[in-house]
Amino acid sequence: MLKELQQKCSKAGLKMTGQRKVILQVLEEAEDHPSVEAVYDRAKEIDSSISIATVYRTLNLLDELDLVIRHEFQEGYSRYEVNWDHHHHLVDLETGEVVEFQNEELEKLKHKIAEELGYDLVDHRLELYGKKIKKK
Amino acid sequence: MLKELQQKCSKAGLKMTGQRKVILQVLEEAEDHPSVEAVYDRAKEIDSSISIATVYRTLNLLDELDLVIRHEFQEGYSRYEVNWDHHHHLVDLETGEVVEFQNEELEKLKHKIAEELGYDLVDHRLELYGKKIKKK
DNA sequence: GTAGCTGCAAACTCTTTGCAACTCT
DNA sequence: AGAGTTGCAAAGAGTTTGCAGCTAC
Repeated sequence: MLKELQQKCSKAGLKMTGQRKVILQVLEEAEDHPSVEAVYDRAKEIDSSISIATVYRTLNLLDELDLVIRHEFQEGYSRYEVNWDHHHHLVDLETGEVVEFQNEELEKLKHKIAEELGYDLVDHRLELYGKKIKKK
Repeated sequence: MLKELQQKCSKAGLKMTGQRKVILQVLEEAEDHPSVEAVYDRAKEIDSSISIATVYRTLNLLDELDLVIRHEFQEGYSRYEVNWDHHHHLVDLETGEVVEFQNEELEKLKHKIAEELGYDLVDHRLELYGKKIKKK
């Protein structure tokens, strides 16, 4: 599915500069939820002339286009991931590892709750923070 | 229930200085989820000599003691509320108003999901973002 | 050709911290 | 008395922005 992000960006009217291609590639290949700094470091390995300002600007654009999701896992900075499919996160408090999950029951419940409060659900955020259960 | 926070702080070994009393009072009386700046402004109305550094330090202490909950509603800064009872938030995207709610079904579901992933749930975060349903 | 994009460095916002003075207990 | 707390100002982290030059379309 490489290049899919590029197509969406072009369609949105963004110019496909060399820097943007690199940043999009980094995001598409990421299997984690990289910080701006991490995206910057990985992008620099491909094109060392990229500046962090461009990374910030690009990520903000992608966020506005909803091509990317910005997370703030209570760390004081943002982390990003491509907005492929809808899921939630469980953060391992001991390792920082982020586990993704989906749950249909939860989706229904969210809408039901919002509706009961008199609202149309536009967006939401659910994060679980836990510790791995130790086997004996 | 005024003064309850003060008692908990004393019990935790914190000195009850004039500044802390003022900040605790502001938090107890708040019916919203004030930012640090907002707490500072309200505190200054009671004692204009309070510095924002003290507000930051006090809120961090209260957060460590779990007497207060720190929120980061994707705004780029923190907002606080006294940790009275457990609930979640629905943020009105049009007005910024924050509606609180509780839902037993949701509590159970959270634990079930974490367990299925092999985790003990330590903490979590759920926020809904919506728009008020217009009546005709 | 030109609107949009970039790198650089400076600026900005939110938050933390070193220090000397002060204050609860 | 003494450990903890404070205000101030400076520093720190993360992020944004003005500008002159560059580039995709």
